[in-house]
Amino acid sequence: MSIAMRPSQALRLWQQVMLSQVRDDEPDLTMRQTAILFTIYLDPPPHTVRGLAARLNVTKPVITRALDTMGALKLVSRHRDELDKRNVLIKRTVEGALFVERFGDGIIARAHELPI
Amino acid sequence: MSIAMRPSQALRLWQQVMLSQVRDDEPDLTMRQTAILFTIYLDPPPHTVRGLAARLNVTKPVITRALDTMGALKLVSRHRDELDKRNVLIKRTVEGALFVERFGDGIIARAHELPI
DNA sequence: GCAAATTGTTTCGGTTCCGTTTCAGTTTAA
DNA sequence: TTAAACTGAAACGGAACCGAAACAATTTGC
Repeated sequence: MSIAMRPSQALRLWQQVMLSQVRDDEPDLTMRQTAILFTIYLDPPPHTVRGLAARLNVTKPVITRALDTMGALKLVSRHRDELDKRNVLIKRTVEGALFVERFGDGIIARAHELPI
Repeated sequence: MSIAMRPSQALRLWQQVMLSQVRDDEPDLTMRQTAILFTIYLDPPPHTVRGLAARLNVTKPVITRALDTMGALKLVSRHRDELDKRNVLIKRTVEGALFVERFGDGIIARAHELPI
């Protein structure tokens, strides 16, 4: 079942979620970092630098740097692939799962607050 | 009527919209820029630097710089308030209205593509 | 009239991100 | 075995952003 929503509602929802993210004193992720994080947590593993770069249509260093940043925030972790040691497998973390879960709850909460 | 949506659907929708934004070769706006742009286009005018800074809980230079960037992209415009010449009034543009409208349509399109 | 307050901008030093290029380590294939 | 291909990371210069402070222009209040 698809979600029933008009453009004006969609935009208002987007604004409210953006505002709540910005107002938080937590450092906001960039658009790219968010796309990477959500892909790691929503798409089935395994996730590699190369695979994420292809999925987002960006260069590999973009992924590497985003993983550096989000790794420091403990939102993701990296592990060398033992079967093909050229690969790095990106894994989910407890902190990252909580972050994503809270984000989803935030969307729902803003959706409920929307006017008619 | 509020929007019927489960957290997993909300997250998947967010991911898809983020991915489509990132994959576009157009320069992505930052989270703050997006929040400012949407506030200008969704909240009733007049909009001032001070007002936007208060609404987003950020400092005024953040607003000034975001307006510089989005002004160069012709997404917003600035005009000195003739009644109180200390104020700058931020106005909508045709290009900005189209951008926001397309963004809204994009959300709806991704919502329709969502799996069950 | 004139000091104080208000508004938006600029400057400062520092951080982060970008694309491109280069690199080290690993695997593949001749 | 050894050259080629592949993977992720590091190095580089440039651009954008950050918070804090200083700034010019304007209005307010005494």
